[in-house]
Amino acid sequence: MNTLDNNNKLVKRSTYHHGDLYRTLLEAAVQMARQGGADAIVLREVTRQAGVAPNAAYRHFADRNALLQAVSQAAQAALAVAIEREITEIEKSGDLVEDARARLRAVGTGYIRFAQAEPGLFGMAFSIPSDLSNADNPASAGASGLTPFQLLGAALDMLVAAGSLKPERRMYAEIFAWSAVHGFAMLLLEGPLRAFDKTQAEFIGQRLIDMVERGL
Amino acid sequence: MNTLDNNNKLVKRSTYHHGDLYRTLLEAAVQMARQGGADAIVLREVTRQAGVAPNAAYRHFADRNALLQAVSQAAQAALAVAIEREITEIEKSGDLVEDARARLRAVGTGYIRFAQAEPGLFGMAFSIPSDLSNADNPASAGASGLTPFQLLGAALDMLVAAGSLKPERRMYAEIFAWSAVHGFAMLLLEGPLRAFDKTQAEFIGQRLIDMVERGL
DNA sequence: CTCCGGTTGTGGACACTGTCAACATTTAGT
DNA sequence: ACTAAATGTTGACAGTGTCCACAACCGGAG
Repeated sequence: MNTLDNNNKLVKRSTYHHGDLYRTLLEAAVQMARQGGADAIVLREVTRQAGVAPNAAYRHFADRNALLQAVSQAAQAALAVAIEREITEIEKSGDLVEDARARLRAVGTGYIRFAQAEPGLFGMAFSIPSDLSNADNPASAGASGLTPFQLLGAALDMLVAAGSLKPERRMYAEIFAWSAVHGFAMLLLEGPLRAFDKTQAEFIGQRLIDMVERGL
Repeated sequence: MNTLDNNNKLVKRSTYHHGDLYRTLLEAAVQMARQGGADAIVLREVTRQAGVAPNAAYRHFADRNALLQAVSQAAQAALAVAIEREITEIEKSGDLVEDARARLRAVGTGYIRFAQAEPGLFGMAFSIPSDLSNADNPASAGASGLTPFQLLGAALDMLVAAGSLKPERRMYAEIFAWSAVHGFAMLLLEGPLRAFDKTQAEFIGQRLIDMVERGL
């Protein structure tokens, strides 16, 4: 019978029904994920913050894992937005090849920067067991309507269109580029590269993208 | 007052002290990790399988996380062994450059194959929070005494010695190669590439290594 | 407007977990 | 032989995810 007001303070709820509990629960879960990753999402605490009984969550999510999946999709969407932002900041040169390359770099850079800025969310984006491949799930998309994976694909298509990537090299190119950047982000966050500070990581990340450009 | 005999059957223990509880606990935890990753390691169940009271574990591990770290190191050691095995299966050509390249490929191939063969263990190898960089921790090493990271470094050194990798390109080369292969393994296990079967993964993995060779 | 079925939230319970403090047994060193 | 340290046990506690039965509310059919 309690809920959160606009300032996130607990307050008595007048209506028996919450109104928008699904979103409230999801947003609380996202905040927890930002702080400590998937392990930090605890069902009872989520409902507590929403001012609702623990079991109320089960009217909106089948179980805890369903909530985690929802957060995972939200995380992917946030990543997509971060990549889109990086893309818009490209200053166009007019040269088709150069612009296409800049776009690919922007995707990689946005990916790495997001991983550093939001490690908790990033960790959830691609590590939550979900049956279907939701690489094209709208819930995982950004403002452009594209998921991170699709944004990468689009950048590679531009590279082909610009003549900078041979069509016979196009197949699986997403996977190669993705693997490199994703692996780097993982090693940076919870691997042997944890000690690196932001500027180091930025520098090495750019070199990593160089390697991908050469190798694709 | 119970313990496991040689056939892993529960049996009454005659001695009050277990004898080798540390190893017994660790091995039980490793088996659980093989089946379900870090989440599958539950302290009480570990002690149960060892035929010992739950709190006995606290005489050997500060808390659950300490146990996870120990398993993580064991997982790294197992990975090192898998890579070493892949290396020994190289048929030497006599050509220095070719042999060095084969060695680098063996490291990557062993890495990917281990990830597929032991997904539970692999997931623990590099994703358990541990303060120190144990890239050179003997507990994480294989038969050769080298950790996976060091095995990769050695392969890259050979590549330089053979003249196939310019010395000015040597720096950070571990990170680049590692990132690509590690990211690929991650995407394969718990990412959008989950649907791929073993032969597909093997094929694409080899192409991925091609990219690294070109790009380094 | 009334009634009634479905939706949403509550209360109480259960089995299970990690961890703590106090105690018991065994081992090892003087 | 005696004592201190190491190792294992008992009992307890707070906290978790989930199940079942019940309560309050909402929207549409009559």
